[in-house]
Amino acid sequence: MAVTVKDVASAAGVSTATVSRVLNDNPGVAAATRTRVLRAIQDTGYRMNTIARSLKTSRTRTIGFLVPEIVNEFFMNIARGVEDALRAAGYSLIICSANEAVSGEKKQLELLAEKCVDGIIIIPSTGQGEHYRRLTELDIPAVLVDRRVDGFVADTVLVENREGSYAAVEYLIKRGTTRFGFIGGDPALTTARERYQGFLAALHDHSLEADEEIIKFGDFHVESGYTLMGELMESPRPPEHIFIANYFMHIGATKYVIEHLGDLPQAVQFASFDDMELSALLGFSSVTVAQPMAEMGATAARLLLSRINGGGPGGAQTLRLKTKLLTRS
Amino acid sequence: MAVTVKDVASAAGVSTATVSRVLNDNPGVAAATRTRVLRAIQDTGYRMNTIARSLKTSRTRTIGFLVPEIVNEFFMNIARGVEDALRAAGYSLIICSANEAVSGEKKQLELLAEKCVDGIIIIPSTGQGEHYRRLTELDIPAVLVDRRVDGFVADTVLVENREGSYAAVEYLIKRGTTRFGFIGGDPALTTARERYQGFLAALHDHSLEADEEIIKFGDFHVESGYTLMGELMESPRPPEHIFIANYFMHIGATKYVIEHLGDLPQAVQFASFDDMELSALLGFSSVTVAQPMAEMGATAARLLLSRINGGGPGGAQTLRLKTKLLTRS
DNA sequence: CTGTTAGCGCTTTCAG
DNA sequence: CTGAAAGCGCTAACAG
Repeated sequence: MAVTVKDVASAAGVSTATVSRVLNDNPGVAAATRTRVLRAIQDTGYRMNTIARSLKTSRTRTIGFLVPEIVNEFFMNIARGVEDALRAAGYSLIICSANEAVSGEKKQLELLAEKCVDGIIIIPSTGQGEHYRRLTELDIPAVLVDRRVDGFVADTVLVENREGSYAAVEYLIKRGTTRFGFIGGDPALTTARERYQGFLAALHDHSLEADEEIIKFGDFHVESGYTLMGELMESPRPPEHIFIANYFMHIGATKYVIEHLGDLPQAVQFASFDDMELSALLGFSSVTVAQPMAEMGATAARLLLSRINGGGPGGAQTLRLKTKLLTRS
Repeated sequence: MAVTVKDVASAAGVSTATVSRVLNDNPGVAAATRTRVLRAIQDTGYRMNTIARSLKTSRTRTIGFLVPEIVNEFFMNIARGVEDALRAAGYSLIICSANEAVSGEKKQLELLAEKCVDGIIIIPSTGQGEHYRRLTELDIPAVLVDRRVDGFVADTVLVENREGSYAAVEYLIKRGTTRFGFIGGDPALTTARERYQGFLAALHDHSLEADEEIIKFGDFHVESGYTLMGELMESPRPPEHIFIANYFMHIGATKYVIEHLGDLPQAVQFASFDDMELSALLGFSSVTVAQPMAEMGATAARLLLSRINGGGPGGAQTLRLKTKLLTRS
């Protein structure tokens, strides 16, 4: 078997209590004893059994991260921020995919609870959050990222979706665009709604009409972007400028354009939310709204950790991070 | 505190041992007793403390997955396969990023060992694997995916890299191409080497010369693809057809072309390894070699689980999955 | 078929 | 400043 505190203790000629104290940087251990124990730890090649510690302390130093989908550049950029911040604090991450369904979320949450994670960070899969209340029951702190949900309040990290799309649309308006198509996500998601609101507000503030004929909603996926772009292009009066509410729909729309280049009624130009590595490669793109993805993750991690360690204000707090407008020259 | 087996036991009027037996689907429990216990579990709202169980059984039903980088579509597609397969078997996944460095791998491996994971799946960050031997010391089963390393043998899941690039190059040769540029990854990685070998073999088998002037090696990243493409285009006699050894370099090369469209010496066409969602959107692409990413992950997971459960052959085994040639019409 | 009991490896009072 | 001892919640012999 592996070497335990007991072995270290006898090797150092002290009690297990003392070893434990050294292990936990507990003050009140004579310097001489401490070095002796440290040596014994070296010599025996001791490695902490965190399971045993967790059983005793009921803290696992592990955080669960529930995402709608693993294969998703946006979510994984956030994950990276979470991981970096957590690791810096000595925590590890269990990443779980909910497969974009409440049922999946429930299952994974139950699993994470069984694993006794100290806290959970969630990118909600849907707009529904009633089932997250189970976490409150189980007394597991949670932080939401990217989206807000109905039926559950918790610390939340969002970006300025409204302001972001407003800025992008306004940018184009100032350069002369007067008519915009819109390809949006599922309005059940707060992000989709907020980005739509920003779009509308920009039009309104510049005395432009929103033309419902060319305002479409889908679901934030590539296929949906493709389909809606098709609908737009086949509408009675296809728009030339189109605001697209996220990266994946942007890809889908671009795909449509590329595949129909020949028989497109006219040239198109996109403004879109999200700026990824590849955004710059997508043709027909003029402005993108970059989200601080890693920072979102890191912020969520910090929020959660402070919650776990008893810090943080009484009520739930929401942090809104700024987006950044990127224009292609 | 939470409800424990003890509570369930007294609620059902049995001993904790019996509760444990029911919990573990142990045979040899009277049907009546079993239902009584089950009811008690329901009534009390009991939830297993897996930490305690793990301490006792020294199995955590958790697997570590060490990847070079989290924000990487290829790796995450593999991760998805791993996660699905593991979940189906009742295991969870801790995903760790090594930040593409041996030092990072060491750190994370140590961490995973402390977490007492039952096994580890690794996508090696480099060609070096000496440090993986620590896992053998710690008696933690490991499976490598995608790449092989020096200094460590273990069950490994790879794809037919050689055959894959061979097929792509041959396809173009048959359509008349006689001169190929090559943009490859770091030859320290087995994947990079094998893909290069396949490239060479295809040329050789069709009596074509490899022109070293237009054969470049980099590191599988976007920037590298960009740089090497630049070198190729500025070489004395730029190639018209270029084989690119992975997705990210493909992106980089495409980026270069798009940015230099005006002053490019001639038209170019790419053949490349990997087929992602976006590959179809990258212009100048003619053939791609698709890897069965999810299947790679699932296979690795299965291999590991059978190893954990004492199955599998004596020696380490290597599985090679097939790639698929996709042509754009 | 069921209960008793002894730990798994660690932390943490409570004495000394 | 250090040690003895009591568990954390669970499982697995071993009896009965």
